[in-house]
Amino acid sequence: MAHWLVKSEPAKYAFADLVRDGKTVWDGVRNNAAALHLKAMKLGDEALYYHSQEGLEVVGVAKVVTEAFLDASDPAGRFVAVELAPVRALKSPVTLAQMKANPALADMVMLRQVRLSVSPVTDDEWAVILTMAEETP
DNA sequence: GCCAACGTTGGC
DNA sequence: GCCAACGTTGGC
Repeated sequence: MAHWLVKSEPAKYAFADLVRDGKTVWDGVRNNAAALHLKAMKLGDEALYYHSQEGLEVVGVAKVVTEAFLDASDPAGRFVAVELAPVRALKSPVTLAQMKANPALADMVMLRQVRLSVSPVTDDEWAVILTMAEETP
């Protein structure tokens, strides 16, 4: 099972909104690299849910409930969307600053490619971040 | 609000 | 097919 990280601006669609809705269509991705990752997502894959612009932290875990399909909001029909559902909120959110400060995460794709809205997370990175989320500050 | 990173567009 | 200009994202 693969792991991912998805970014969302909480002012537009926060993790709490996903919890409220039960699931959501993850569309609007207009970047080829991000779209490739969406296409690679499999049913049951889990993703870290990161708040960009505000918060700047991983706040929860979501899972893929529908694999890639054509994004209806893309008139050109070039890009795809998936459906995500909430799994759980993190006990203690993991901030961008914490991730940057952790040498084990130095190669994280989301740290190296700031603008990529959907990125892969290795098993090791996944374990490190979830461990950080269990620590009480 | 600014600016760096980087993807996309369009002229040649 | 190259590359400069432009637009967008996102951290600070």
